[in-house]
Amino acid sequence: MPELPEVETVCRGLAPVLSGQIIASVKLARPDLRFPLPDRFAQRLEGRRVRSVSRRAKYILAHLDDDSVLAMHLGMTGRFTIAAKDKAAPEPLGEYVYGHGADARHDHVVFRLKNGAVITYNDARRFGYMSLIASQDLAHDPFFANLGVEPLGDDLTPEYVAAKAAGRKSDIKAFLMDQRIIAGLGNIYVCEALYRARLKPTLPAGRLAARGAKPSDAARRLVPHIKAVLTEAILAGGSTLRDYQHTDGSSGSFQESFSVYGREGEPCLTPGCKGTVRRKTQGGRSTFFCGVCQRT
DNA sequence: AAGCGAACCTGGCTGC
DNA sequence: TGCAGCCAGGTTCGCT
Repeated sequence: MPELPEVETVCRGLAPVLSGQIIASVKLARPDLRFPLPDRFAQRLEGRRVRSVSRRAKYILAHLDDDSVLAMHLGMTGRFTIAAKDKAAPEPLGEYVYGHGADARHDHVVFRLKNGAVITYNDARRFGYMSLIASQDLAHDPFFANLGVEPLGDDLTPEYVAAKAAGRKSDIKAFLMDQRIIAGLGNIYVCEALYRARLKPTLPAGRLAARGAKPSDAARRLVPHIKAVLTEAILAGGSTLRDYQHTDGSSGSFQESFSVYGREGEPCLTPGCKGTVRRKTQGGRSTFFCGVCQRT
């Protein structure tokens, strides 16, 4: 599962393959993923040209020439693989090869492009989903209407965080994972950002706000760390754990840079800190943190 | 309204 | 080897 950096990486893999190309056919292995696919899904896509590919939160958006948007979410185990078996395919497709370890039983949607490229959506747990939305309705679509700010955009500021957090009693970790506040953070990068900011994951979210809902020191410390950890992860091509791979089957490397995630029992990496990384369950998810240097 | 837990679904790993 | 149990990157739903 892909959090923002992984989705961004997949998006960058798909963009050059899809952009400007015409969808020749769409084959569905089943009528639903997490939710039923839209009515006449395949027919509505066939013959459409993809204008561009972008990302919003953890969604990949393919903008089509009939002013509709194909929105795709990878859930926990969704992945795209790209094949360019057609000899006539343009050069840039050459580096992509189909089928790195994906179990074909979970190939649910296959897009064939007019130029011969084949893009396959594989999702073992089927928590992913796809939707077709008219461009002008995107902002009101249930999937998108309540999304919070992009963490790498200018809207994520200590002031924004403080205003949203003021008075909240829930854990700072749950607050940061709430897509209605910040759209794109997930379990890994919240753990990593809290570690970098030296913030205890169980801190009440309200501590991000000082008097008058102004940013606290914690909020001023946290926001730059959120942006930094996401930016670094994107540069590394995301993190590769279990089910996630790039569209070309290769791996991201940011998991090698995790400071706390998945490091239960190992020494804290903070210079001079004698702590050990601990794991606890918050909201049904594992939180990794150092109980010694993540104090306030 | 906010804040929990459960549910969705499958596979991989651990330990008896 | 077999099998039960636990764990997994996300999101929605329904009940306090």
